[in-house]
Amino acid sequence: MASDTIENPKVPRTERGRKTQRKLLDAAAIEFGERGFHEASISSITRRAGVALGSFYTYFDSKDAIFRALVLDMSDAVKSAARDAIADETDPLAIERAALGGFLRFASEHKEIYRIIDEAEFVDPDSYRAHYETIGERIAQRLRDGAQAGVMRPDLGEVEAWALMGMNVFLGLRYAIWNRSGDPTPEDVAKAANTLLAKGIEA
Amino acid sequence: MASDTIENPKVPRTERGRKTQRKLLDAAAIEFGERGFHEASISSITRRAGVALGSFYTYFDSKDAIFRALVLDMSDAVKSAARDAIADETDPLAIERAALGGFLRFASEHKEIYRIIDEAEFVDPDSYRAHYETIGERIAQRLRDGAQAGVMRPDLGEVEAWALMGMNVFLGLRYAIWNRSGDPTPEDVAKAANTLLAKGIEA
Amino acid sequence: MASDTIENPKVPRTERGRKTQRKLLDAAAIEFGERGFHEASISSITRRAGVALGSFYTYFDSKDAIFRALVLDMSDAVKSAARDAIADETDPLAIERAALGGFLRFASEHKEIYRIIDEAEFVDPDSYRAHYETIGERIAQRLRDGAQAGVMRPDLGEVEAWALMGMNVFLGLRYAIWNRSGDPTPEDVAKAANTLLAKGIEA
Amino acid sequence: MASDTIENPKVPRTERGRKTQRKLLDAAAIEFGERGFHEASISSITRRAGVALGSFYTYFDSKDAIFRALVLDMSDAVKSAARDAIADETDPLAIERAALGGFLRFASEHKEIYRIIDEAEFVDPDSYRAHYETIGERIAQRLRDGAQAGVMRPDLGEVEAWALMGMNVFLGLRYAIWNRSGDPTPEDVAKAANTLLAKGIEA
DNA sequence: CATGAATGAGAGTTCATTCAT
DNA sequence: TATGAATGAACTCTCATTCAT
Repeated sequence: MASDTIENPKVPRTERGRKTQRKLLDAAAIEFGERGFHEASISSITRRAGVALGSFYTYFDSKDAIFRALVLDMSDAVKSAARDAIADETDPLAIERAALGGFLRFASEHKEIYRIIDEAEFVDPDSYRAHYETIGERIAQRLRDGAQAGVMRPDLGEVEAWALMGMNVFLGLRYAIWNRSGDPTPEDVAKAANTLLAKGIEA
Repeated sequence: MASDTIENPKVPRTERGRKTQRKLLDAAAIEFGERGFHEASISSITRRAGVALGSFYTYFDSKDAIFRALVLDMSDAVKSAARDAIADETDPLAIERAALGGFLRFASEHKEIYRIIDEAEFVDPDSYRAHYETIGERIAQRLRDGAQAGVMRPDLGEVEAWALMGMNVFLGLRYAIWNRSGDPTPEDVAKAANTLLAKGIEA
Repeated sequence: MASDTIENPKVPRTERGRKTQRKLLDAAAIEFGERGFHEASISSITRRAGVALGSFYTYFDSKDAIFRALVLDMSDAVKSAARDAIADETDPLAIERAALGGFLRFASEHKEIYRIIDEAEFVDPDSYRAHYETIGERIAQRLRDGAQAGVMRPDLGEVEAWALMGMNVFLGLRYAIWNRSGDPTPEDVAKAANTLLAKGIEA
Repeated sequence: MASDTIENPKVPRTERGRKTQRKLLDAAAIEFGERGFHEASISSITRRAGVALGSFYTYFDSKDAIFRALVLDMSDAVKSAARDAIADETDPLAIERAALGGFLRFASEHKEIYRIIDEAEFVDPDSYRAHYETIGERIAQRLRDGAQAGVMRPDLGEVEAWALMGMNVFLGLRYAIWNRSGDPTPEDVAKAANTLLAKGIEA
């Protein structure tokens, strides 16, 4: 995963402990992704991780705590994926296109991310909101940069940023999570979305 | 609510029964909206509805069943709201603008809708998917109509429809559910989004 | 038991419910008496009562709640036993003797009472303290009455009341709970204690 | 604490070990006093003592074992306090007065003693009973000595001894543990109790 | 001797669902 | 049709004790 930032966990004092904690986090990603928060059970997580039930509580205070840790972990991972994808781009529109392409690829490989982030709406509303607000601000900043560079309209703001985020999220849902045979490739999707973004839909 | 379509419920034979069922459905909308599916309890729903616990099973087979009935009910309500909002419009772009405006107003008044629809992702994935696919197709049809009318580009398809749906959903999340003082009005949001949609973001 | 006063229970709405609640309370008296609060288990209480585990929570909010209800129940029972025992007496010293005699007989038949009241010190300190303070005040009042009648010294107060209560409690512990063959009868104990109380121990 | 008598502990071989064991015992006195046996946890005891969890089992076989060791330790301490308090007295009544005064002072400084001794009733009934029977016999012996000296009645026995013990214990509970501002001093309490003991309550 | 991670039995509690009235 | 008591499986969490280092 992209980050070592873990919220409020009990910090292991030995290398062995560190490994066990990581095993639990990875097992939880799978369990929560497959079954959702409420259907998931601690005992199933520890079974997947290959540790005893009680060991869970050596590393996390509660089911909520490991979920929160996981949301942060995934939220960071998404942002990293986008950051990596746009690293080589300089043109503002190309940046948006690369960001979406990177996100689509990332989501294809981590389909559990939608369920986990979405479920945060119920389990940990603060993380959920923080996740989208952070991303929204990041996009808004890129739009301002694009305006600065004279490539984008100067009146773009938060509304446009959230609209763009929504586009990306739903294209991910449709083409990375619910993809069917015959669907356009991620690149094609990103290209079409980029055109829409750049020129709009008017004839 | 907008529709009487209820999936697979036990059909009441008397007028009194019909009223009890409606009371349960309304109580469930509040309960699921406030607490989410798993935190919600049947006994709390019956308490809100003012009927005995056992009576619940006279009208619904299970907790899942009433949730599914509710998702359909809400899904229909959203679509109706959009349909009503665009009834008087003829210009394709004005239609989209009116649809978003209508949706923002509807969501402001039914904030529970996001939680309920979103939770369907976990409780009843089929309804969840069906909800968005239906809306996506409806939007795609409008884009084709716009192209037919010569107002929109002729190459618009499913990708653009999902992008547009994502825009609308996220603008609703940000400006109808998470709205803050100082935020633009629904009309302003709809206008800005419409401009983005029409012309894109290029300078 | 002596009283229907039950603290903060869920009030049954039917006769059947009332009976089940009483069965649980009686079973709890035995279970807590035999095993003590912490070793006692809800499942054992319901097994003794012949009801399902879940039914417990129809009538009590928690293990603590039924324990508190029981302490009140027993506390009332002790006080009733004393009240009944002294009903026919008029002489202040005879009253004290009858009170102790009545208490010893009651404790012999309800040996669980010591364990339950004593354990309240840990589980519900407020009830524990209230139990002894109430009894202490009642004794102090009787001493004042005795002084009024000219039979007892006029300077008796709280100190003497607590001393007398301690005497009674420990004589109950030794001769009602830990009684052995060859021990004096309750009447003999009450008589000896009464002499001590009246005349003291000086030669 | 007053004694080194520890029941069935693992005997440390080194000075360092002896110190660790003492730290655990002192920490346990605080922990059991504050939280009671069942709420107390080994990990909390070791935390208070500043040693690792596993080290506990180097010095005690179980939670029960350290509790038993502690009860003996405290029981000895109570008896020592009484013994010290009466060391200089020769008059039988003055001895009883000094014993109570000493006990009240000791209990004021070791309020945890009541909880620990009382909880022994549940955790280790044998120690509990032995504690009071030993003290009872000691008091009975003193009463016989008083009779021998011609100062007390010749017919005093076990009943009077237990009555006296009960007086002392309850006066300790009321005036050493539950003391309030405005209460009589330990000396005043001891004096009043002594008068009661000597002359009784008759006018 | 000291450490702290690992273990797993066992507890209290919840609540969807059933059923007798 | 309405009621509310009864059921029991399933879950999260605790912690005394063991063990590898």
